[in-house]
Amino acid sequence: MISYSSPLDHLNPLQAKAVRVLDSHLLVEAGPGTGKTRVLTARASWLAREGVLPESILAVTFTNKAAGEMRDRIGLQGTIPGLEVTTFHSWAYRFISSMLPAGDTVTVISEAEQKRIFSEVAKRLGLEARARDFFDRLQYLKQFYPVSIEDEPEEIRLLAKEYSDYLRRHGLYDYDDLILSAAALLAAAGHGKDFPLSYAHILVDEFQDISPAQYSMLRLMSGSTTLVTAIGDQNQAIYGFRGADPMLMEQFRKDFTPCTRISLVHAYRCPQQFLDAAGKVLGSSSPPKLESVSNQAGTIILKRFRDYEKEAAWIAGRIDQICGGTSFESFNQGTATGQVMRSLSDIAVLYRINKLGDAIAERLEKAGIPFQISSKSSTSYMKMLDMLQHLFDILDSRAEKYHISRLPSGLQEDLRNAGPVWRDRFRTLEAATMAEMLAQLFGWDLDPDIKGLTERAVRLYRQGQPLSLAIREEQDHLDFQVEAVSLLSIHASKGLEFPVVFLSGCEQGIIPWKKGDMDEELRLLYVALTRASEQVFITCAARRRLWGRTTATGCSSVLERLGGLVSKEPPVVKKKKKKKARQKKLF
DNA sequence: CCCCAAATGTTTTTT
DNA sequence: ACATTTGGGG
Repeated sequence: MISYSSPLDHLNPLQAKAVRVLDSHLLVEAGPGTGKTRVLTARASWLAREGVLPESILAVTFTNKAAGEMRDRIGLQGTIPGLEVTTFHSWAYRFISSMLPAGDTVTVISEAEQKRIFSEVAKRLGLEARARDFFDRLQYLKQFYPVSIEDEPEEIRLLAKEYSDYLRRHGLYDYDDLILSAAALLAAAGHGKDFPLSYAHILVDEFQDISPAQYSMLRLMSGSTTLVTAIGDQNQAIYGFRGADPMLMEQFRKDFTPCTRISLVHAYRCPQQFLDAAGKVLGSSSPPKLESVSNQAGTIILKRFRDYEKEAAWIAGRIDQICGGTSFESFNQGTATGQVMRSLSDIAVLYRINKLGDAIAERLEKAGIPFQISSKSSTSYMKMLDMLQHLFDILDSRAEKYHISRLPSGLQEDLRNAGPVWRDRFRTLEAATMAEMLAQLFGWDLDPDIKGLTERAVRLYRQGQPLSLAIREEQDHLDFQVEAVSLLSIHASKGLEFPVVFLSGCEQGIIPWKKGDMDEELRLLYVALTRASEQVFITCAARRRLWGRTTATGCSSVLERLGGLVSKEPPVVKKKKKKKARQKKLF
């Protein structure tokens, strides 16, 4: 007899309880390292195992990366055909496409195009002077469904209408439109017997990141028999600046009744020390009641430096030491403190703003320590994607008028002459061959990166995936298999775990960021401290050169909240003083 | 209206 | 440091 593993295997009682709630909506509060994704994937598998039709289960995330990871993890529990894992935006895209009259298409525009069209419209209306402000305002208003612009100034109302008319005329949708239009279509369809959806279960990950418009869409997606599972952690809500509202996690319990609430309290990643420190940062308003089940005894070490270069140098030295590097210092100190040798991939250096990563990267480079740094996608890549999307849409006869106008004029001519031939080739050619032709057409150097990007774009488009929703530059995702230290922003570190974390630039005005929302900034520090499973180093510099200006603000005052949980000095075992001093002179 | 110098801000990130 | 925006003068 073959014995199958159960989705409930290896779950603690609270996790297992959360997996098995079947008679109500479900809100799972899952702090750092409590097994959030594990519960979500186990629940999806368990529901399918219990006889819920996989086609009627929908798992929703906010990013393609998260969706991909969840798909993989559900796959590990045994493939469940028909179970859909998607993002809010991709779901909306497909739903709108399915609801439109035959012949109408949905073309998703990139942010760059969105801005370009907006300023074009603003110019036409003679409002270009304040176009930037108006754009931001409209972007904000579109985080809510339904969008209410009645109380806005005349200019905004006019601009909003003209912009939206322009898009509709050409069959274009910006990212917010996808959510708003899907919600509008759902609302119009109502929940009558012709209602197009019937999900038995909708599971939403990272619920603290949901925007009001997405929340409205979720409510409209839920029929009378749909049960919704929301998993998240309000203390890790760090995306308020892009429309996320963590209060919607509270709201969920009121709107989705009856609702079972389960808090996962066993934290597997962090030593209690780290959880206590992170909790103290948040203040008394919402003390997370987490209990560490890690057998590590964590230490938090705070180091102050005269300037940011000393800070970077110390971090580089310490990494070298932790990894058993070959410098004198690592022989003297590393072995003396009896530290476990760590691999470079066990280490992350975090900072509040990407700019701070430069100095660290420079120093690591100098020290010959391999590292990878998370960088934002280059505009040239994004422009290439836009070009490809335009061309594909033209060859596919979607919103041609608009897309042709966006191509270089020489190309427009070529297309008019050789359109049918191109159309034919586009449908039949191998992706690799297609990539070569496209590169030649646009005059790109066909280096491996561009070749890969183009091929992937061709394949994705043929699968019916809009490039603006499906593709991102590969480079912006770090590869944690590779033997290198990871340098990333605190935001980029959310959801990740490292044995050793350096939190750098912990200075007044930087952490918490002076212009940020204080509560969110504190949650950011909470996120940073809870990335580590064994060792945290917090560093700050008395003087820092930033954007050509030198500031001397000193250590962040929130660190005082950590009190006795922090060791001011590392427990250095001092011996062979003379020898060490002499060796230092060599550098 | 256009051009150049001066002033002004600089997070965080996904779709 | 550096890109972007503003404002004044031609």
